[in-house]
Amino acid sequence: MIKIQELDSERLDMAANMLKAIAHPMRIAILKHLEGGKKLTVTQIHELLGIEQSTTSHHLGILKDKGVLCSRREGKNTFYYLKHDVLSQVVDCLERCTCGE
Amino acid sequence: MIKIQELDSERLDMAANMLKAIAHPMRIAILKHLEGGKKLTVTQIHELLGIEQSTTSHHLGILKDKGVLCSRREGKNTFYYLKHDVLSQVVDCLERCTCGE
DNA sequence: ATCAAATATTTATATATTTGCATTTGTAAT
DNA sequence: ATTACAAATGCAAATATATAAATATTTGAT
Repeated sequence: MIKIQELDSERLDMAANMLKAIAHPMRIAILKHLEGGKKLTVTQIHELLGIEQSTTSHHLGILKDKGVLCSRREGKNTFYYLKHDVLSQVVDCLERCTCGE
Repeated sequence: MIKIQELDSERLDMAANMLKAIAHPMRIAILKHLEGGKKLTVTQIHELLGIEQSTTSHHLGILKDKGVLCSRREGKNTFYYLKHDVLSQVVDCLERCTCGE
């Protein structure tokens, strides 16, 4: 039998934070656009999703802060991309689970 | 005729809700206890995790409502178990991603 | 029908999240 | 230095979530 004490609670929090970062329709949509190692700028994402620039930046900030995305500045643009490409599989897996209700 | 965009956003919401349900340290801990098709009662979980009965029931209700868990009543007890066992892999995957920061 | 055990719900409070607007910061070109 | 564009930040209102205490419901046993 496994006891809660044996589950690293710091690890649990980290996983929960990562999941919480992903668990938002707009942010899932962002991840789907970044699948396969694609790199997009804030403006590109804000236009693709049709949401405010500041809102887009905020969402990207959350994803970056929780270790889901990385970013690299190139001139005036900041490109965002997946830190671990496996994470897009998480989303795919979830969508498969939401299929046969 | 249903518009594709509506379907997409409905699907996105469903996936987000499922993830949001999972994205909580206590609820991740619950999932880890249910890995491998195990079935546990509310009381067992509330004792394993050391949280209030009503809080436990509330968390289980969220997980069930969002399609993560199923439940079956047997006498006075209600057993909860994973609806899709793959979901515990999501958690494992995430924890692997939180490893090599 | 009454009682006790197991769950679920209600309620209230505290806390966190989402969003858009306005503003600010960073970068490159003129 | 000024302008222009890209991105990030501060703020505030609306909304959502977490928790626990108290209460209610369901079920089985007597």
